[in-house]
Amino acid sequence: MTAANPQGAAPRRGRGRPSRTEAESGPGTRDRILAAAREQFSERGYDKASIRGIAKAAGVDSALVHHYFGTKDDVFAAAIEVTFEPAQGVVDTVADGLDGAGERLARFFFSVWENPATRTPLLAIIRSAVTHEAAAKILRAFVMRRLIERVEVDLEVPDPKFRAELAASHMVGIAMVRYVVKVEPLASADPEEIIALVAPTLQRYLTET
Amino acid sequence: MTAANPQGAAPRRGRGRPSRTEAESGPGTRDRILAAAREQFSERGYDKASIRGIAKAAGVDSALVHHYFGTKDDVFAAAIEVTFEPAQGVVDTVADGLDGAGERLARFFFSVWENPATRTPLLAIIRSAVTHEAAAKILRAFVMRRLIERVEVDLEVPDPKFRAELAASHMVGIAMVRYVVKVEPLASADPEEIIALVAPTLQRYLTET
DNA sequence: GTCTATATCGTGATAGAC
DNA sequence: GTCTATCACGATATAGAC
Repeated sequence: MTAANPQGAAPRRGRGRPSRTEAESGPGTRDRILAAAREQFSERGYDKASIRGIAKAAGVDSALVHHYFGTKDDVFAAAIEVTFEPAQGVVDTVADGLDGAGERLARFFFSVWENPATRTPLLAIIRSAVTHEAAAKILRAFVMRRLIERVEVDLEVPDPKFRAELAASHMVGIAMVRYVVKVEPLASADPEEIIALVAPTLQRYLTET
Repeated sequence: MTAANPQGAAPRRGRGRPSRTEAESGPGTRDRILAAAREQFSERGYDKASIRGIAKAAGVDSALVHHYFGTKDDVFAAAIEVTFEPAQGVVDTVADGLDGAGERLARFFFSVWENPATRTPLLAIIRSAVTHEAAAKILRAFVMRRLIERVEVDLEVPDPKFRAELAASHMVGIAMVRYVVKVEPLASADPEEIIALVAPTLQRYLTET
């Protein structure tokens, strides 16, 4: 059922001869696998996501997944790799001055989480971190280095690390309730309404003594 | 290390004739299994925790776990059952008046999470909810009925449900960061220090317009 | 580059001996 | 009441055919 006959072959998924049109065997399949892995990990978490499931979603054989990426841990690492770029936005949040930093931080949070391309790997991390130590380490590093350390140096409060982490914990909570577990009414609320209420909280953590 | 037989017999685990000394076969083992299940689910989450692992931790055979509780889902339900009691504290939080409700809520949160007996089943729920739909449903019900609905009726703000859930989301986030993923410095901070900063936030969500 | 076949293991669950 | 034995399944991972 997989392959590839020059005649009127079955109208299935990625058929044989993947020369240049449909699947473009080389980097094309690699990216399809990667995208499938990201989606599987984000929806099911590390443990429940399987190599076979990823392979099926990508329309390839499971052995091919191993061939490209190695072990399951390697696949996971590759799937969430992109995530470590966009945290630059946090820097600007505070570097632009403490006035309105709470609102800028809240807006940055939603710009990341409302965009499927950046939300998917974050979901994969948060869904995996609660049980998979490797993912937990990544989440810790994310909260610490990408949020806390970028912010703390510019804060003019006692114990800035602690303040920054409280702000981060609130955002983690919103991510859990809105995007992971999906509790209403927050899950369907307009981001602007949330920003209006959360921004002052973040602002207070970052600046108010 | 478990045992207790009159002779010097083999130093294994629960051997035959479990009459009355060591394990007290009947309700004794049942409770040991339940305690082991709670611990396994709380540490590993639903998917990673196994019936065999629970049985081994309880010092019994895996078939016995099924014999007492049925399917894995049934075991999970039994393990977290206790959790649905202590939410009465939330009622008092707000029923005692809106003055200081934020601080009372924060203190109630830590009284539950700092106590291992109440923390363990909550960890089991939160660790399982991100991937296991049955647990997610329980968490949703917990946030909704035990927190939001108890509080909203007494709030004097527009959209009280939304306010209550924002407060709840912050507490979920603190639970994640402090107890589940364990990010420093929050994971080791003195609860009083956290209360001092978080209580005003909760108060603002519950009352301030 | 892609898939077939398989080795090896752990899982949930059940039947039934004692 | 407790454990032995087993079924049926799905997992990761590898070797190797084509």
